[in-house]
Amino acid sequence: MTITIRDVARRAHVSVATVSRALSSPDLVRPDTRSRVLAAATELGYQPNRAARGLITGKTGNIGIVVPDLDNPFFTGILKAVQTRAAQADYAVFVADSDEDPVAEAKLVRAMAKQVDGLLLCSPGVTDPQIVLAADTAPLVLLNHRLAGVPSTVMDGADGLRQVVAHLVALGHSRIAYLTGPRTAWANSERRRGLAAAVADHRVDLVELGPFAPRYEGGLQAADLALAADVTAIMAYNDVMALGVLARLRDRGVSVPDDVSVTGFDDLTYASLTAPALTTVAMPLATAGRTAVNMLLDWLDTTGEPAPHITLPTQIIVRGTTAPPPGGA
Amino acid sequence: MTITIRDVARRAHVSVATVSRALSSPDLVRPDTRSRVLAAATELGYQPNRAARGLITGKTGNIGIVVPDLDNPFFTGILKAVQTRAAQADYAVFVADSDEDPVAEAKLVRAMAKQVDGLLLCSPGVTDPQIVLAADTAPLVLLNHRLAGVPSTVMDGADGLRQVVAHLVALGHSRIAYLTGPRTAWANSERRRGLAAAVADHRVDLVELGPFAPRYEGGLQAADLALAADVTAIMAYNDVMALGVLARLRDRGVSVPDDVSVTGFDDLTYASLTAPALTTVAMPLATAGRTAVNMLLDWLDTTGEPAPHITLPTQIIVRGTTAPPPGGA
DNA sequence: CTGAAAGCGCTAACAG
DNA sequence: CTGTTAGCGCTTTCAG
Repeated sequence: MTITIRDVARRAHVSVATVSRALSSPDLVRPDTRSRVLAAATELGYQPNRAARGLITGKTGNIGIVVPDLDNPFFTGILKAVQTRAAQADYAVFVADSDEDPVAEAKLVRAMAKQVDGLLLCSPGVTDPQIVLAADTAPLVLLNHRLAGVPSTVMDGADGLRQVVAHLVALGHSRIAYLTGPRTAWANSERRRGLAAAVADHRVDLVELGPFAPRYEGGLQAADLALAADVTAIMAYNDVMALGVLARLRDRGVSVPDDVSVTGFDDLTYASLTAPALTTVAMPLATAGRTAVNMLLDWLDTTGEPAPHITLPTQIIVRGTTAPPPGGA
Repeated sequence: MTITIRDVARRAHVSVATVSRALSSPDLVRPDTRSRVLAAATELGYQPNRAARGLITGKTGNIGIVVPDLDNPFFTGILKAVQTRAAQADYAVFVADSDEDPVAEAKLVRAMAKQVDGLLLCSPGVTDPQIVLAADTAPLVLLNHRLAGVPSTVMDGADGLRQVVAHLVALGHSRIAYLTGPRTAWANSERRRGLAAAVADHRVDLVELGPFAPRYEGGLQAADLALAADVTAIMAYNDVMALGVLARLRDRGVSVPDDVSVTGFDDLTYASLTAPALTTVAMPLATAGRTAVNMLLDWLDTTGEPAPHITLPTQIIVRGTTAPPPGGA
């Protein structure tokens, strides 16, 4: 039923070897032979079996990406760019959603490892030893996580948060809450690093709350705690959490930004749709996805080179949820 | 480097055939032989090569899903459930984003077809002839699109829109706009069908506008047209579009729901975060994704049976963007 | 430049 | 119950 290289060979009156060459290394066959083969192939609607090819070349033409939550637009923003770039390079992409579960993650990585040429790991929660283990299984590129020896593409969250603090201080805030994300998340440590630096520079009181789940519900929970901490500004770990904060504040009759300022992180499309619109930090998701794929593809035919690292800049986007504190600046 | 079935065989002092059997049909080997093999396999960290297995069994253990836009939470909601259910059944999933381009879609389907056991098509824009063509390439299940002869899982959009009209009529609206989505989308025709029925039942004036892009920008554009049409209620094709409508109305100083009511479709998480929260129709995304995978898996080892179709119920979610029209009910 | 032949890692008859 | 053997569809030496 399914048509193979032999069918093409027969139709073009050549050997299977010639068909193979005509398709993969066109310059190894005489032009007219090649065109005869190509013609036969299209007439028959021939599609090479990638699995069979992979068996011998050791290349599958697939890459995999594991993300912690496909419901979070942050990760799908990356995924979209990854898919697009991969398709251009004629790679297919496997997705796996670990549901924020490190154990599931490790399992998924192992399962995928055999059927891909390389893996993109976009999992805040994964630990360094796990990564080292995974890197043994398949070529790996880390997204938003940095580790010596493993190539990585990261977005500069530390600087993003530094910009946020500077913005808030400029508005006159002096007591600010930071809603911490998952403690094990590399991105979270990064942001706290930026935060510590910014706080030292500006002499503001920082109240660190959490950790909270980096989701809507986490924000709901965090809002009450932040309010009790008597701050005039709340910096959430990410936009989704900030939306939860906003919703909870609205329910409690607290006005944003008049009573309290709120900031997010990620600049998700939907975050700008709140009223007032959310002040946040734009993350170059598409660039990151594209860059990570490029890096992985390069990494595949590289040996002995040191692992590349790239840091993409982030940018605060000031909108309506930040204003001077109630008492005036 | 990579360890094969032979290594396991050697270590367990059996033939490769026995190893193969111990792994795939455990009851065909004596218990103690089996445990010896299993032990050897785990000691060596053996992972069968799925491609090689697939070459002979004709099964890849992969399924593919094509969606028009990974940035739209509607599709990723489905994708998440698909991924989860597939993983449970020990299938890996390929994603492809067609970017709403029918040509790209066809290409993606063809490219994936060879390396999957079956395909989920979740593409509003694909035409029936294209589907028939695709169904020839690989076992197919349609998501939110119905076509005789091809299994499908759909969500009852017609009934959803009927519920919306009934809700609006009950509030006292008599002149309502519907913002049409892509003309070729099956879901759109379905909704228009429900709409026509509801309109006939309730004797309301229906103004059909569009088609618009089913995105935020489409809503921005549609809002002005709807306002000019002098309606008291606007039903958007989906939530994302409704968010665009809301934003544009806010910018123009039109109050929702006092001046005009707005409804969405899909019940995306982020849609409930507008102020006021969006009245919309809940779609059983997770159920649909899960069901579609189950259907595909069943369909794979089925022959001659008629193609199953399932329709999942939808439910209007009344929130804050709908109210009686300005003049009173 | 082209063909014949030897596998890639695995499973499926077919014998024992 | 287990081993031997023959491929799945393809690429890649190695000879012509």
